[in-house]
Amino acid sequence: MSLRYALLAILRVGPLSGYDLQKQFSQSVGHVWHAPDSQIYPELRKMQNEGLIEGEEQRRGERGMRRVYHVTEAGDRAYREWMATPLDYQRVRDPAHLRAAYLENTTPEAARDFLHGHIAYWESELEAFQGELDHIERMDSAMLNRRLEVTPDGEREATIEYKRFAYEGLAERARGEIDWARRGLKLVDRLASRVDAAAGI
Amino acid sequence: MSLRYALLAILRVGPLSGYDLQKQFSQSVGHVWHAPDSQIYPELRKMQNEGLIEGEEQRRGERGMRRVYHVTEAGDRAYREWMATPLDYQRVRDPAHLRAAYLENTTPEAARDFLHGHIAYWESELEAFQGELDHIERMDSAMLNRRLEVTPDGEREATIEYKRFAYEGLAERARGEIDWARRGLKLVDRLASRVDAAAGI
DNA sequence: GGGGCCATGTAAATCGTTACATGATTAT
DNA sequence: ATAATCATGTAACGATTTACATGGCCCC
Repeated sequence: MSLRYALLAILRVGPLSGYDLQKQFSQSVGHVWHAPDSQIYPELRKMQNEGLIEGEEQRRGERGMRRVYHVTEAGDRAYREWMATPLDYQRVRDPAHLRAAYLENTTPEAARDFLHGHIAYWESELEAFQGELDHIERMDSAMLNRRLEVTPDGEREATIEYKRFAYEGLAERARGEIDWARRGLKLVDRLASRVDAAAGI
Repeated sequence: MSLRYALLAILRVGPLSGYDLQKQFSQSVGHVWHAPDSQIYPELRKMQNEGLIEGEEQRRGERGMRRVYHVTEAGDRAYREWMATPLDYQRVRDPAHLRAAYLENTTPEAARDFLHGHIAYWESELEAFQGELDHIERMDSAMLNRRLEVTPDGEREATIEYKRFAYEGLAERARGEIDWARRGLKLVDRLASRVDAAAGI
């Protein structure tokens, strides 16, 4: 149940509407924690009911409305408490390694398709992480700058460094997955050629 | 929804009761896909209703009962089809990297606790993966031997190699997480000492 | 006036977790 | 006899996904 803490982390920087929050999610934070709008809006309502955030209704044109949320003191406290609490690691559910462990049950072609898919997936993830790292490097991330504006001087470096730290970890993991899948492709080739040789092809 | 395919992968090797399946889960497959008994029993029932497996009731003593399931042809086909289908990567939900990206929002002590926890978690995972790799190396895994018994000679090598491949991938990832968290600890130290220096301590 | 974006949800279904519940068999 | 372990679930709740649904604003 980290969704609300992800939302609080972003809202603590400054008030946002559900819509804007959702955009931030699909961008930076979304690389780490995906949440669709249909989950964000109700969660914001729940958080408001629990007093963690407060929404302010704003007119937009004639009839348009938007609710801009800001974190209350209780919300800030809840966030800090969560930050100081051990993470609960949820149970593993790793379809890729599950399938990898049983690749002998399918054809070499299907095995290769799977591994190519794994590489493609993690390459696209890596690109996203790398993009975030570039933003951090060049200091042109909208979100980061929004955060730095409200950050006291002494904490700016920490803000930047931890973000870099997080995304570097993600990038390394992506590279690891890609390397692993590449080795898998070689393994498929090796095993397939052996079977061919045994069959006298 | 890979649970049923994980169950099928194990059942394809040979018939098992829900209880035995559940044990296999907590052992080998459980490192990759966790499932509690309260999820396994109902899922088996559902799979039986859909004709993927069949359960045979066996007496056990006077009144005891157990249902031993085996895969039907339809189940085997469903499994093979799944193996030849692209994996659907579920959306990221990574509380550790989420927290890491916002570590400046807490104290150095809490940040260190978090990172130590991360190291401890992945070290214990690594140990489990390493243990599985040892079993594979020494060929003394109950499960692996059960599989090898029903595996034609030509596929034995593949069975072993893919299992090794999967667990090596997991072990590398665990090592990556540990390294990353260790670097995080150094970063916390560096940033904390800088703040101390600025405060003239 | 139309297309793209702003803005906010509801509903249904599935999946997963946690807690509860029960009883039989077997080895010591 | 009693503890371990075999054996099988139900119930309630919460999290997540997917699909559906609606309408206004703003710029061209």
